[in-house]
Amino acid sequence: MLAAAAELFTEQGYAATTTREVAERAGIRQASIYHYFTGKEEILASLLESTVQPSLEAARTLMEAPAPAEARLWALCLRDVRLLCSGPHNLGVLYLLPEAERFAQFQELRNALKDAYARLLARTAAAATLTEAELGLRARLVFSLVESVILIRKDAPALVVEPMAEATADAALRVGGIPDGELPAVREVGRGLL
Amino acid sequence: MLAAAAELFTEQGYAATTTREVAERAGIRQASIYHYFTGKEEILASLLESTVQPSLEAARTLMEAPAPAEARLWALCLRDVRLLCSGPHNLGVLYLLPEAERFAQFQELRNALKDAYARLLARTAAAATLTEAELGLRARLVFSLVESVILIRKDAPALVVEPMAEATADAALRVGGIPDGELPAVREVGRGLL
DNA sequence: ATTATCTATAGATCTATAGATAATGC
DNA sequence: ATTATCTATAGATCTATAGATAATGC
Repeated sequence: MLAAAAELFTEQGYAATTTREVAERAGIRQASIYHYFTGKEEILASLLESTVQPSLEAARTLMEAPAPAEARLWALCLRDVRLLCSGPHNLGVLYLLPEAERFAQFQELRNALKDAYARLLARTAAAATLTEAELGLRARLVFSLVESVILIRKDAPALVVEPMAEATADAALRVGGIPDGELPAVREVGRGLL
Repeated sequence: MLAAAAELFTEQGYAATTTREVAERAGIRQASIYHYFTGKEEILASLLESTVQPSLEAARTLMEAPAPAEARLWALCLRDVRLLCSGPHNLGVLYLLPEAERFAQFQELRNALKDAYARLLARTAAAATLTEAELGLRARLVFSLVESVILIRKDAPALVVEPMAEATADAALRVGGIPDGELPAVREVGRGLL
């Protein structure tokens, strides 16, 4: 049922998908959905939360890892892109649905993830030279660069994940202001954290 | 009518917005919409195309400008972010609607814009050291970083545009592999192109 | 007994069209 | 004459509930 909804919501959107379509794809009757969910909204809530949860867990683990912030940030980006690009459907597009805004529980999880990015970035050596406002902007740019792989996957569903993930993690650090020369060392340590 | 639709489509999405709501906000009756548009789809098509058009025009102008590719790319990013962040509604979110995929005319315009980014990036000095595949990935990352300001504006609607635009253009060049030391000069020339 | 599933349907919309009326411009 | 706008509505859905029946597990 969740898999059916995932496919339809990511491809047609939430409002454009009927409970009948979800049921049909799941091989049951429309009304049977209401035995498991209180309504259509609960299905989306469940999908949103279960999609962001693994990213947040990775973030929490890496926040406590004994390693330089640069390497932890790189590892977090890599893990996140892998999660966004794995699985049969482009589940990340659920984040982009206009309806997602209404789901407070999901937004809280996503904000916690965003916060992890901001904190890791603030602890890099490059951050020391920036003002508070510049740092905030950089954090937003890093976070949204990672999320933007959702758009890339939408445009090019067949891209190979691993090179994509590494290129994105590298790009995120560049946006964060980590000098190019340090990247190989950061990657080396970052890989060890996953 | 278009302004009313813009507001509602960006905030609630396309499928979740009724023609009645659009009409009501525009101060007319639901059926009167059909005097100007063949249907709801045509309203979205019109909004999508008129939103991407100015970006594409800027790209075409800059493709012919007599200046280094780095500066032209920077200027294009800046112009694009300004367009995405100006205006009363976050019109860029229309690009993210699941329905947008169906609008072939819009997709063509957006692909032409994406192509301009790829070509400018390919002409930078930094591109010479990359393989074809790496370059393709970088181009996707640069383009989607710029588009991801749509997500940033969604999260933080009150951010001041100009610092945001400059920070994003800088970030785009960093992702593109332009060395940090060259940025001030690139910016200087880039500003002259706008 | 409890859980899962089905059929049937109430009640609420939603889009687009038909046809009438009012306003505008030559 | 033509353009703009309105009222009324056909026809098609859509969500969620009611109530019945079948399957499962103690």
